Amino acid sequence: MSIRDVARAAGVSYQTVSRVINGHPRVRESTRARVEATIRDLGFQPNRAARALASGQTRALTVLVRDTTLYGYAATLQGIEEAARADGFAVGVCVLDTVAPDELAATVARVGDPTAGALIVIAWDRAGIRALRAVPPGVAVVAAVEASMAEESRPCPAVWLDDATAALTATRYLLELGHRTVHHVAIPSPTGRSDRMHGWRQALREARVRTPTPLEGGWTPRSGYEAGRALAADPDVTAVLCGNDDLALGVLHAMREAGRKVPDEVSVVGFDDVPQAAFYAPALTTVRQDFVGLGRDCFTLLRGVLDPLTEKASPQAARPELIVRESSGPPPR
Amino acid sequence: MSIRDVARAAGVSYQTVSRVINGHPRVRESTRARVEATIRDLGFQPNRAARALASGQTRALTVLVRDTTLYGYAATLQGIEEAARADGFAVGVCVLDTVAPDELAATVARVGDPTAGALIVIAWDRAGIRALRAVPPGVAVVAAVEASMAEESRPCPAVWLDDATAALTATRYLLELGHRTVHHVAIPSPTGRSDRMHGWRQALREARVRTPTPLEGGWTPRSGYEAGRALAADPDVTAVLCGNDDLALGVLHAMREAGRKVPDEVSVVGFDDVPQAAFYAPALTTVRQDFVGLGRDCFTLLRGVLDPLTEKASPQAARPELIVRESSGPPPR
DNA sequence: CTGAAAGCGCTTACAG
DNA sequence: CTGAAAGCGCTTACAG
Repeated sequence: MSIRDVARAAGVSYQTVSRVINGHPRVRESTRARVEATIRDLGFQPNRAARALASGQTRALTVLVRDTTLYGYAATLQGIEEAARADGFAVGVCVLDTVAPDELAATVARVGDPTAGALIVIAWDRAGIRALRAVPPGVAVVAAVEASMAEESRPCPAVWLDDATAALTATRYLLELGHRTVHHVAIPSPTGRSDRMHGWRQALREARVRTPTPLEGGWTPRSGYEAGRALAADPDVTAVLCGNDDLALGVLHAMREAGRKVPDEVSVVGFDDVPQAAFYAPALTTVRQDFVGLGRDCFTLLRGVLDPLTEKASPQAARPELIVRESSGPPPR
Repeated sequence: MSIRDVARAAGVSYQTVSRVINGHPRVRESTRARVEATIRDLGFQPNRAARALASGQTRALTVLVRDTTLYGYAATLQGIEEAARADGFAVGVCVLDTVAPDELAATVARVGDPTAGALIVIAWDRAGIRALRAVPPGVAVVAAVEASMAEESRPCPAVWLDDATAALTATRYLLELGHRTVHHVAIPSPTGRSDRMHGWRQALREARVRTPTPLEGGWTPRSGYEAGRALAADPDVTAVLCGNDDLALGVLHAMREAGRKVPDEVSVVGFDDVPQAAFYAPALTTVRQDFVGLGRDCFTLLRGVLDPLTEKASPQAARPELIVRESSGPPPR
C-alpha cells in the first residue's frame, strides 16, 4: 500500500496525501480530514525508507552506550527512548563494550551515517569518549557527559548531572556527622578525576580536613569489594563515599567480611540510588540521580540541534538528592 | 557521495559498484578489488534508506522490551545487539512500560512497519505478550518466551531458557539439604504459573512433600520484601525459592528485619545471578541464566526467518546453573 | 489550495 | 562479466 492508494481512496492526488502526512499548512480543512480518515481506515503507514530518501532526513537516532546492564546507562537510555518515541523518532542502540577497539571508528561511522539518523553518545567513560571523538563531522550528535568534560575534546551540545554538587553534599553530610575525614572509592574516569571525586575533594578542602588518597574502583561490586578490603584493614577509616552503588555494595561486603560494623564503625554512602539500594544490608545511604530525566533532556537537546526552530524546552532532570538510610551515622567514639 | 562517485573513481559503471557492495558473485576479481579499494579510500557508505527502498529489505530490527533497567532484559538486549551488529543489522529498542495501553497497537504497528525491519519481542510478561499479539501479520518476528508459552497465542519462532529445569534443580537442592518443603515467591506470570513455578511444584511433587501456596511477587525488591514479611512471620518457613534475584533481595531484607537468620534459620535462593548477587548479605545462592546467550540465539533465529537459506546455527545459550553461595544451608534442627 | 514533474540513491531484471 | 533502464515510495519546488 502506498500514498497513491490512499490518494485514490480519498479522491485526491497523492501529493496532497503527502502534504497531509507532513502537516503542511496549505491544505483545505475538509480535504485534510478526508485524507486523514482514509489513512486511518486503510491503516496506512508511510514507507520510512522512501521518506528518508526523498527528504534527506530520518526520524531516527542511535544511542552509543558502554553497557546497558548498568543502571545509570539503562535508565538514561529509557529516558531518551521515551522522549524520542513520543516525538516519532525511532531509537537504535549500539553497545560499545563489545566493539573491538580497531572497529570502533568503522562502527561509529556506520551507525553515525547521516542517512541512519542522529547520534546520542553516553560519554561517561573511556569507551563513550572515544566513540564521541570518532563521530564523523557533519553528523548531528549530542552527548551525556560529566560536567567537567563539557568543553573538552570534541565540543558538541551536551547534558550532564550535577555530580560535583552531589558529592559535595554527601561528603559534607558525613563530615557534619562528626567524621574526621571521608574516604573515596572512585568510579573510573578518563580524566582521572571524576566530578564525583572533585566534589568530594572540595568538601574536604572546605572543611580543612585531610584528603586521603582516593581508591580506584571500577564499575562493579567486585572492584568495590577489593577497594573495601583495603579500607576495612585501616582502623582510621570511619566514612567512605563510593562513586556508585555497586561499588558501595562491594564495600559493604568487604566491611562485613572484615567484621567492621556499618554504620556503627564505618559509614558507607553510595551514588545513584539504584532500585535495590534500599534493600541492601544495611539499607544504603546514597545520592539519587535522575537518569531518566537526563535522558529526556538529552533528546530535547538533540531536537534543538536537528531543528533550530523548535522551542527550546528547559531541562527537566531533577537535581541530585541525598537519600539517608541505614548505612551512615556518626563515627564511633 | 553516492555509488556514482565511487564508480567514476574506480572506472566502472555504478551498477558494478552495487554488485560489489552486495557481494554479488559475478564480478571479476580484479574489478572487485579495485572497487573495494575505492570504497575504502573514499570512505563511502551506501545510503541505507535508498537500499531499503530499492530492495524492499532493511538490515534492521527493533526489540520490544518491558524495561531495560532490569538485568535479564538488559542482558538479553545486549546479546541481541552484539549478534546483530556483527551481522550488519541496526538494532532499535522500544520500551513497553512507557507505552500507554491504548497506544500499544499503534506503537507496535509503527516499529513493526515492514519497512522499519524485523521485530524481536521479549515476551516474558504481560506487556510483552500483548505486544506480540499486536504485531501485524506479515512482519518478521521472533520472541523470547517462557517455554510453556512457546506454542500458545500467536505461534511465532521463539527461544527460551529452561526455567522449569532450573527451578526443579534449585528446589531439589533445598530438599536434599533436609528442608521439609520449599516456599516460593513468584515472578508475575501472564499464565499465573511461570515455568519457574512449575519446576518448583514438580520438585515438591516428586519428593511427595506439601506444596505451600506460592506468594505472588512483582519484579522488584519491594515486592519481594512484602512477600518476605509474610514468610518471616511463619515459623514453619525454612526455605524460600524466589522467582528472581531482586525478589530474593527483598526477602533477605524482610528476614533480617524480622530477626530470622539466613541461612541458619531460613535458606533463600534467587534466580538469574545478577552481577550483584555474590555481594548481597549473605551472598545469594541462585540459578544463573545465560541471557546474553539467549539474546544471541534470538538473533540467529531471526536470521533464519528472514533468510531461510542461512545455515541454521544451533543454540548457544548456556544451560542454567545452580550457584551455591551463603544464603542457603540445612534447616535448623 | 491542488496537480504534474523531477529526483532522492540505490537494486534488479534485462541485454549484450 | 558489465552496462543501460526502470522503478522502489516518497518529498519538493514549480505551476496553475
